[in-house]
This record gives sequence, C-alpha cells and structure tokens, in this order.
Amino acid sequence: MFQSRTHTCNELRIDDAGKAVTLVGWMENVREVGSNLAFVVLRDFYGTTQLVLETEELLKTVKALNKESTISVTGLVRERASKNPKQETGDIEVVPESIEVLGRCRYNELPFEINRSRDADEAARLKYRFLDLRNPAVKKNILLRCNVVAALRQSMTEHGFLEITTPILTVSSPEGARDYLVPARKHPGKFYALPQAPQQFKQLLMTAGFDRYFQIAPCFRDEDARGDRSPGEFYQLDMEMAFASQEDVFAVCEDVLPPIFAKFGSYNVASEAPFKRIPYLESMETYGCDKPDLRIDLTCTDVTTLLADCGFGPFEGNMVKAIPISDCKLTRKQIDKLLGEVEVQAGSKGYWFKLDETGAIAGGVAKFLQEKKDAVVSALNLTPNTLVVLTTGSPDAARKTAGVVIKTFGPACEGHMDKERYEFCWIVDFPMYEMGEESGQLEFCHNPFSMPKGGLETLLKAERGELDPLTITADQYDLVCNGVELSSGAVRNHDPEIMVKAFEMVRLGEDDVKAKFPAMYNAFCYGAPPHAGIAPGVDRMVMLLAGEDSIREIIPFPMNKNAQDVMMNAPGEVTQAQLDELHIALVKPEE
RNA sequence: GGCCCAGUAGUUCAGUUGGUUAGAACGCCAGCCUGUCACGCUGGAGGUCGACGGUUCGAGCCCGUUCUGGGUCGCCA
Repeated sequence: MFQSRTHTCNELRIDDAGKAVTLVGWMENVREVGSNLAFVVLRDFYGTTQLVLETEELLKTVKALNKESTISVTGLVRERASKNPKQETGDIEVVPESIEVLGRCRYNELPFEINRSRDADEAARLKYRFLDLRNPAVKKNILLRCNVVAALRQSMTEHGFLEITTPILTVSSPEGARDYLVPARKHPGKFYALPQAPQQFKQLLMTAGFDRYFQIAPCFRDEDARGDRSPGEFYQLDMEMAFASQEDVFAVCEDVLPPIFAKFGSYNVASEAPFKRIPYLESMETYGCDKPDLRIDLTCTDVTTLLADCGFGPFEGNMVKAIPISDCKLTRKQIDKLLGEVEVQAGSKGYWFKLDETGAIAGGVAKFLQEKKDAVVSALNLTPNTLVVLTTGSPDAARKTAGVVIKTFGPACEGHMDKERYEFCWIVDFPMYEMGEESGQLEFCHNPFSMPKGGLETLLKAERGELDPLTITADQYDLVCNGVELSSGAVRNHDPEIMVKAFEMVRLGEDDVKAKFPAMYNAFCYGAPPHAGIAPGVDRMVMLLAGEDSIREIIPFPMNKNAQDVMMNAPGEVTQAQLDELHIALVKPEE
C-alpha cells in the first residue's frame, strides 16, 4: 500500500510552511537548474504544487522517470525563496524526503503535450482521451457538466419533480429517427431498441399518477453527426407534468434555467422570465428560421410585391426577402465573402445593394432598383450607410436563406450583436400538419403526440372542410437560446378519440394508433390526466454554458463524426459464437 | 450519399514558378547551468511529404484514383 496523501496539490499555502506532508500526483514537468537542483511540477485533479529536489539521489530518481508518471512524495512544506504569484500554491514548495513511484509512464514521447492538447489532432485526442482529459482546459468542461447536472437535479427536485429512470432496452419506435437495435437472445428474430427518448414512458408515468417526473435521460439516435450533435447518444433533461398546461411547463423552465445559466455560463447575463414568445410562422417570416438568435438585432422583411418584377432575373416569380443592416462598414470584398458562406450553408445565393452616405443606391443589384428607389427606401425605412441583403426563391428557400444571412452577417457587422449574453425565447404555435414534399399529402409536422389546439372540434371542422388542416396548430413549443434549439416540448394528446382523429387526418386510423403506440393508447383508455412536458438537451446546454462550438468538448468520451469510439474500438466485431447465440447471420458485403 | 477543406518529424505548422541534401517551433536524447516556474545555453537524433497511378529530364508542389479526418447539406417524430 502506498503512502496516501495528506493534502491535494492545490491545498498548501504559506501558513502550512513547516508541515510534514504527503502529496500524490502526476509528474507534469521537471526543470533542472544546475547539477544539484531541480524543480518538479506535481499535478493532481485539484491543481499543481512545486517540489524542489536538492539531493543527487532524489534527482536521480526523478530523472529516471518519464513525465506523466505518478508518484507519491513525502516531505516538508517550505516558503519559496522566489515566489510565483501566477500559481495558487506559488508561495510554497515541498522538499521531498522520499519519492515513491506509483505508476511509471512507459513513454518519453506522448501523442501530444498535455497542456496543449486542445491544439492537437482530434483523432489523436479521442484515441488518447485519458491523456487529453488531464489537460485542465479540457477537464474543466467535464467539471462544468457535472456541476450543471447537479444543479439541474437539485432545482428540479426543489420544484417537486421525482427522478425516475426508464428502460434502456425497449421496443423500436415507428416514428422519428433511426433506432439502435439490440438482438433478443431468447426471441429469435426479435429486437430491443434503445430509446430515442423516454417519451412514451414518461407519458405512461403521468397516466400512472406520478405528478411531476424528470430524468437526466440518455437518448439514442442513429443519425449522422454535426458540430452541435453527437452521433449515437446524448442526454436530455426530460420532464413531464400532469394536469399541466403549456404555461406550467414554461414557468418551470423559466424558473430553473436562468439561474443556472447566470451561475455557470461564460456570460453572466441571461433572459429573465417570461421569455419572449414568438409564433412559429412569425419567426419564419421575421428571422428566417425557427431558432432565432435574439442577440442579433437583424430581421427580414418581405419585399416580394415590391421587387419580384424589378427586372432582375432570379427575383422573377419568386419570394424576395430583404435584410437591412444599418451603419454597415463592410467592404465589397467582405460582403462577397460572407455571401459565399451563406451560399454554402443555405444552398442558395444572397444579393445586395447599399444605400450609400449620399443616399444613393449602389453596388450589387442596384441597377435593377434605381426606378423603385423611393419605394424601396420607404418600405425598408432605410437610412444612409445601410447594406441591404436580398434573398429569393421559393418561400421556404427565400426565408431559409434570409435566416442564414442574419446569422452570418449579425456577428460580422459591428453593433448588431451583443454576444455576451444568453437570450432565451419560446417558439410557439407550431403547425400540426404539413404537406409532405415527396408524398404531396398531409403529414404530421413534428410529432403525433401533441394536442391540436381546439382539440377534437378543430379536427372535425377540418374533416368537414370548414378549415384548412394546414392552419391547425398544436400546443407544441421549442425552447431556443442564442440560436440553438435547446428543446422541443408539447401539451400531449391524452385523449384516445382525438388521437385516432389526428391520425385519420394523415390517412391512418385506430388500428394504426393501436399498432404503433399500444401501451399509450391502452393506458389513455383508463383515465389519463392532461399532461405536458419538455426535454432540454443537456449537452447543448453545457455547450452554450462553456462557450464551446463543438459538442465533443463537453462529452467525457465522445465518438468521432463516423460514430466510432477510436479509443475503445467501438463498434467492434463479435465472435461467431455470439452471433449464433443471437440467431444472427451476417450477409457478406458484395465485393 | 452530395459538396467544401485538410493530410509534410512524436506534436503544431512553413515549404516561393516543379529544380541541390525537405525547414521552424515545441517535445525527445546528451552535455552545461544552485531559484526555475512556457527556465536558459550548446549539440544531437528523428521524415515512405496519407496511399497508389500518371505527366515530366526532374514531383511535397501539377493531374487522376483512393484512404483518413474535419465542416456542411441530406437526415435528426
């Protein structure tokens, strides 16, 4: 048994001088100064402490070790002859009497330098994640994550929510993302699925009489990765409330989240309750997306009637949206570069003109607008030195491109974005149905669990042709922060009759509801409470709080873009015996 | 699956119009240095320029194919 520590490496101060202590940790660095003097930086989870070696024997011990070996050091605390104000333990050092080697580092060259690992190749970082995480700058995000999760748990508990775990091995869900499947040994040909979300279980908990449920819930979806989306698995702060409305859910989120954002965030300004509420259609028209970044003060205006026939080819017969940017100092070159980024992201071009300091229309597509100059200036309320970016195409394309323009130009134009804050908003009144692009028929817009506004009556009206089903909205909402979609939620449809009717609108019926959601349909037939919930993404929340652009920086052991764990070599092959037991025969890929 | 970018020493990168023996910094090794703290100084080792093929008298550089990684679109009820 090794000598256990008396203090951590971030604990000793000047008052401890003279004490006999034992420290343990990693040998971060050795600085030899002269033939008989060396300084060792000892690092543990908590910080670093300097050791000073003054005997030939200790020097020899340390020189025989590679950096990053673990050691236990027993000795006396001493005031430093030359202090280091940059280090928390910089007033003291430990003079070892003995050094015990605990775990030798077998390599004198590491895949990357620990304290510079953030600059290293990402594949190397992921393969040697255990070294990467030794870097305090990497570790701090994981620590933040722990603290945020603990704070969320505490706050939810204080709000009367019970944390209840739901099954990881469950059944494949017919809607939504691709499932991860797990073969069932005892049931040849059958599969479990990992849950995409505990959606149905939490609704069943409501039906079972639990009033307020939450869970830091692991969710599994087999979809491709993004910068802000980890492949495979992620965590949600999943919650559900019985006998509750949209307002009840909003109140809980507006109570729980701002203090945590203010306390743990990189910026200490967070929106206060109530968060701004923006109807979905208004958000699409005004911000060109359903997750606006309200730190940016740019919006877009419809100028279709004004400009569609101005003679500029791309506008003809299309929707045209205008984004005016006042006091814009961008050069022509910068504008072109930003529009290049817009085209890559939106898949559609942006055009521009400028109202210059003399009040004349210049640059870009200006020559097509000269005749309508006064109308344009008054419609957009333009002042001199305003850049106007125009987007066009089908309504969807024009809006989407405008949204990308706003998020691209906002941060690039001085004075149009106050970065150092968290701006929350609710997007409300999502449409219940949409016209499927491929099918050309009515489909569920988001999910079939939401309660249509107006309930059964609204659906019956649509059925009788008294209203356009596309105008039906649902009590469904998104929580957005700084342009990041933190969560979707909804007031659920707890009425079997309305469920069936909602399905009939998309050419399905009672049998389909029963087949797809047997447990829920059955449960709702036994007296279900109206209920509502939401599930903010924990990873995205921590990402916002840490100010990171990559979701991998806030996950302890992230997979790479191709959903591989290059450290563990997952996914991996299994033995034929395992396959046989699971009744699985592999089809050889064609050569 | 489409598009974009990258791949050169252990690591991060530079490498001009295609031209001698491919460089720097950090790290590593050796020596020197009694108060360093990103210690310093001197010297040294370390390279299949991702792979394959082509153009050329000559390729790290040009062309083609391919692999790997990242970004993005599709996808994500």
